[in-house]
Amino acid sequence: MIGSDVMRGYNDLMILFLLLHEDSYGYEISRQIREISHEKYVMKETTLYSAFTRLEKLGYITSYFGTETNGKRRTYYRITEEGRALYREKCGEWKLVKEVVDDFIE
Amino acid sequence: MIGSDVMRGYNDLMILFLLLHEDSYGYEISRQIREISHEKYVMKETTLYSAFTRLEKLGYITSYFGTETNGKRRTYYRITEEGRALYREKCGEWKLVKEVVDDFIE
DNA sequence: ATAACTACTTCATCAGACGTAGTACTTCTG
DNA sequence: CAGAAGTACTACGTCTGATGAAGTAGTTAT
Repeated sequence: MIGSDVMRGYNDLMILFLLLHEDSYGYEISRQIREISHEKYVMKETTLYSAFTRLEKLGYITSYFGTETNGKRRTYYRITEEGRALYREKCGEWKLVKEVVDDFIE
Repeated sequence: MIGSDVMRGYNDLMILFLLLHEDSYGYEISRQIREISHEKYVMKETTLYSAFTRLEKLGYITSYFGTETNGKRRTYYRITEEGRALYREKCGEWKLVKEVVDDFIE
C-alpha cells in the first residue's frame, strides 16, 4: 500500500517506538508494524533485520537471546538511552517534515 | 535541518508541485524549495538534477531550452499528464504516511 | 508426516542521495 | 576593468539502506 521510499526515513523511528516500553524481537515488531499501520505498511524482513544490525552497531539498541521460543531462537532487542534520545530527535524531525511537505500539497 | 533520508520520498512530489502551474528550471526550483521550507530543507543540486533526469525518462516531465538567461543556458521542465497523475497519487500516499507515522509518535 | 508457522541469516543487487569537481556565462563591486 | 560572486548545469564515483532470493532451524497444527 505505502511504498518503501516514503517510509525509508521512518523505519528506525518505528522500531525504536516499539522498544520504548518493552524489549521485543524481529518477528513481533514486524507483526506490530503491520497491525498498527492497519496493513498499510509491511516492513520487509531483510529491512527490519538489517535495521537492527545498524541500530545496534551505532549503540541505539542492544541485543540478547531469549529463552522462551515458538520456533527458532529469538533475539531480543532493548533500547538504550542513546536510542531514546534518537527517538525523541526523530519525533521532532517528523514534526518539521510534516510542516514542510504539507506546503507542497495542493 | 531536515535530513535527506526522511525527505527522500518527497523530492519528486516537491518538484512536481512546483511544476503544476508553471514550467521552471533547476536553479529556480532549488530556490523555491529552500524558500517554501523556510530553509528547513535544501535539496542538493545533484539530487535535484538527477531527479529531473529520472522523471523525464519515466515520462512525468519534459524539457526544453529557455531563451532568457542570467548565466548558463537554462533547461526548463514541464509536467505531463502522467506527472500530474503521479503528483495526485503521491499526495494520497502522503496522507496515509502521516496517519501511519503519527501512530508511532509518543 | 508434512505443511504451515515462527524466527532469523546470508548474500548479492539496486536506486537514489551525495561529495567533489568542473564548465560556462552574467552581474556586481571596488 | 579585473576579479569575485552569482546563475545554471554536468560528470563521475561512492555510499547507504532497501530488496529479492534462498536457506536454516525449530515448533505447532492437520
